[in-house]
Amino acid sequence: MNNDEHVFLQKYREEDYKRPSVTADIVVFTLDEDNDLNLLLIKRRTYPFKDCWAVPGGFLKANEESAEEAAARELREETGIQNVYLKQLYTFSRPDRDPRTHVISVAFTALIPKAKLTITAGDDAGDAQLFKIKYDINGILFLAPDFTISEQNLAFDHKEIIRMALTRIRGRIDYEPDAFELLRDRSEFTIYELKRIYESIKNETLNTANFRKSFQRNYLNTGYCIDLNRKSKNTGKRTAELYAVKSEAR
Amino acid sequence: MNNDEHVFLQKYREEDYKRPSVTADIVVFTLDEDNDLNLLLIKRRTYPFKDCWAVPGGFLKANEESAEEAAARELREETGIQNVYLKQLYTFSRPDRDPRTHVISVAFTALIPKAKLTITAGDDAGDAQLFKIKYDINGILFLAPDFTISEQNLAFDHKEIIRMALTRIRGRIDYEPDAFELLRDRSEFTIYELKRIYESIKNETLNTANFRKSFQRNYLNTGYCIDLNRKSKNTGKRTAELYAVKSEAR
DNA sequence: CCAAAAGTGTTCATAATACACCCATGC
DNA sequence: GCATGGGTGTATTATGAACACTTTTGG
Repeated sequence: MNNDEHVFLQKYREEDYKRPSVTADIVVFTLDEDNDLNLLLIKRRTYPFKDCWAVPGGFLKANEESAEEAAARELREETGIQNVYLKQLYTFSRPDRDPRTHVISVAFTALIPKAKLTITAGDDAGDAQLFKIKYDINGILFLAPDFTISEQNLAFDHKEIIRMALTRIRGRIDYEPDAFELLRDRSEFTIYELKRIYESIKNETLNTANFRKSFQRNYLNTGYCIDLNRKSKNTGKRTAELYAVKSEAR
Repeated sequence: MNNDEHVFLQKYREEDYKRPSVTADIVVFTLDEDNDLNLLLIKRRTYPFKDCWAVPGGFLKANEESAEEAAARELREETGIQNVYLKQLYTFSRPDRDPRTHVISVAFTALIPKAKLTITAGDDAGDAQLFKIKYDINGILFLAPDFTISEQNLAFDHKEIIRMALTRIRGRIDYEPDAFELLRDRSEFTIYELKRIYESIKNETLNTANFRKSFQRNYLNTGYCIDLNRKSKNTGKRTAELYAVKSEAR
């Protein structure tokens, strides 16, 4: 860095530029006991959209963290969830998407096995809860055991964020190994556990023989997964062959 | 909006939150006379990275415009390019990616036919110029008629932005109709013009018969393109059948 | 007439999809 | 013993890649 540049940086005043706020929001998916796809929502304790449900997220700390780091921190603070693999989804930046001021949201998607999801509501947010995703004439509904939320009633533009996340995950599932992230145990699973994940995300029933073949081609023959040459009892009626994801690299 | 919420919004002080700056940057690709893939770069007139080359872009005006609008405006102001289809690429947000302060970049990709590219350098930026993209042991080089830039010498993290844009466009070309955006005339083109676009992006020679068949399956039979039932002279040696993109919707 | 661009047909391996059927086990 | 979850084989069709070949046209 030469001297001119040094002088310039000294003079630079941050206030010269009107800045938007930036948040990181996270769309968290998991599978419940029924193998249905679930979404994690949080009830907002503060204005704006007080008492509305929203995806977890919060303001990025400028000069301290990236959007990825902010997303990981907010998820931890609001729900207690840690060590998850976040994928950037899209950045939503309409000036009127937040009534307070211009708030730009960098949205992320996380796929988390239910076992890893011990939700503990944090300070900022209120209740954190999982909802089944149901399609309806009027759009998407989010079902809790005791009540239902319409996507129309979500805070901000979170309806669009969730819709984009669902579209993205459906589009990727057939050619990216996303499904493995939802396995209860990546180091010991059966083909049918994996099949159920695909079925939940695609929302359709798959053919057993064909699923097995494509698993062999795409994940066994490529070395992404390995056959453990062990059988697991008690999953269903018959013992099932066990497999493991080999590369921990994602 | 109830009264409580109104009072809250009144009290909200923007200064309570330290904000990052936000820019929109645009990776513009085109094809030159040799049907080589070209990238548009701009020589910076100001610090930081004065006299370095960078992709066009600039600060988003908070409370006024979205990142998409900022990208379109900056592209127009810096290069004179208008009415292009911008696709969001990724958001880069490392706190140290700009020496001034935390500057988050929402990056976009634009594919523009050369005919539409009448570059007129604007106020903010210096020269705007097209570069051939060349792969080298040391990484990617950008070739102008009279000089060469290494990706190592680009401003900010634009090396990573460009690399991601190249990866993305290569990955999408086989299953998204991106190539049509680079056609000189979407309402009158030959299969071989289209083939050359694919070859430039994939950086390999394609088989004529196979390309023709996949064009028929994916774009003629689906109704995305129509056969104009006319022949065009003078493109090469023999007259060629003309086609048109039917839907203007993208 | 001949090189280069435009266009066609045939083959082969692989992939997706459908369907019929067998095995093991808990109740 | 039979329903259910686990597992296999085979046939059909679609796709991708390779290759050999013909037609047209400007110079």
